[in-house]
Amino acid sequence: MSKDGKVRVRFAPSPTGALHIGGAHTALFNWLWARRSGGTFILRIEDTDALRSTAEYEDTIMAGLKWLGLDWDEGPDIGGEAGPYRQSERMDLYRKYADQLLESGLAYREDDAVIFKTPVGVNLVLDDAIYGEIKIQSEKASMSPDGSVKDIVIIKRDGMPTYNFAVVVDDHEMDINWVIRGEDHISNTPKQMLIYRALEWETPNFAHLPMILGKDKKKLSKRHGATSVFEYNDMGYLPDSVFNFLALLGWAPGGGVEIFDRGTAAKSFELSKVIKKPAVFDMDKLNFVNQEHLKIMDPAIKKKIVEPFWAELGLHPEKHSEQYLMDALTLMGARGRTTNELAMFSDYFVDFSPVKERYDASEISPEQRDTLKKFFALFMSIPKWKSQEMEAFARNWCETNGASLKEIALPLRWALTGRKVSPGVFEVAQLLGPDECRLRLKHFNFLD
RNA sequence: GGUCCCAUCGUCCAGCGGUCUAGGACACCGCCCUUUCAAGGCGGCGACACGAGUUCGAACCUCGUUGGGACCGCCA
Repeated sequence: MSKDGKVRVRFAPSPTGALHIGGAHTALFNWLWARRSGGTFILRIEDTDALRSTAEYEDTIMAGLKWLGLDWDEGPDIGGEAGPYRQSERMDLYRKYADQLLESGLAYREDDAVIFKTPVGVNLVLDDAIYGEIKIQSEKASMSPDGSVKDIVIIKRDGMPTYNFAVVVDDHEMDINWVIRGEDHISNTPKQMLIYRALEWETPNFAHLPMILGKDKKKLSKRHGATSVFEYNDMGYLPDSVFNFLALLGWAPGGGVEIFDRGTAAKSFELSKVIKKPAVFDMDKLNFVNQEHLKIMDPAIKKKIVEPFWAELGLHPEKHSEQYLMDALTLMGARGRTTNELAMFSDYFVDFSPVKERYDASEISPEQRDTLKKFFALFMSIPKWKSQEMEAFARNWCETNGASLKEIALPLRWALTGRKVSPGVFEVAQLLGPDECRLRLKHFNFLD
């Protein structure tokens, strides 16, 4: 524990790519663990791979975390007492401790590198908060493929520390007391424990998270499609949903609750309740979670989020009032599982053009058209332009003319929306307003 | 090949020795509602990998088998 006993965790990505799903998952659980207890969440950039690290990637990662709503308390952009927060800016620290290891004879030089001698015969016990006790012999902590013991490089020939050395130094120096990371790091942990031991430092608590797998049950990677969190934004997923969905991978708040916000998750989060089994990333479930969040989202916020998707479709939401667009989305209800779909399915509220493109006159026979013309002529002169009035009028008319509601509701929907599917057609008509309805019906020759 | 890890419906989670003829959610399939489609309601399909133990009793404990995964870089 840190001096004041509070949780100090960190998310330590290397800026060699965008924030991907696996990283986001790890960051999320670190964040939850910090937030549930008023702890500190630190962002540390592990840029010791000078060739592949870029400032752009560092920015994308930070943007990705912000998008997900994972805010950090200390980091390269905001500083903090334990800074600097980029490993490339902490070189003196690594050198200092490498020298210490050199002096104590636990490490040696080879070329320009510093190599830690892997001890033999030490029993290591990793007490993982999720995986339980994992025992391993020190000589097995670092091996070559042929099974021989391998010493551990801690400073590379280019003077940069290796990952296994830098993490240990930084986690110790930054007073990190919980190391929460992916399960793929379990095999690295013994190596790191050896370094803690050599430097006579106390090890932090460890918690390894189950991997996230693709449908083929292999570690999630580029070939599984979307990897960057921003791709999910582009596909129409809300940050709230991605957060919610990711939190559900390996953990559940209990009580059958599946839809929740960040605060609720943080309140009930428990590392000990995280399961060990790797989880398959299931798009169907993400879609469901997204739809649920869309349902409970404030209309004003929803409108703001959907607007760019309408624009993307070549529509012009800016010509409508905020209220109109909000009403349209409210009317849409749970139709559409992504903001992308929602924008698409509601395009006729924004512009008439997509309706014209979709409309096919052959859907309606000449005889039908004659009947419909008679109906619409009366329909348009309804005194009160209210959906209930329209429906009552339509039902009444159908009854006296021996027609079914379908016979007029379907063509009306077709002419107004260019779709076979929409919210209640009279509500759509009400919102579009009499002028717009007249215009559309006229255009398709349902009115003279 | 070596080291380590994992193992409940197709998928995500419940279960932590008896209340399990194993529960919920997603997906899928029916039915209802209905001007369409969602939503909603009701119902269905569907799993403790296998084998030995331990125990009065095992999805839960132990061992083995099988299957899957991760890691074995002067990448992180």
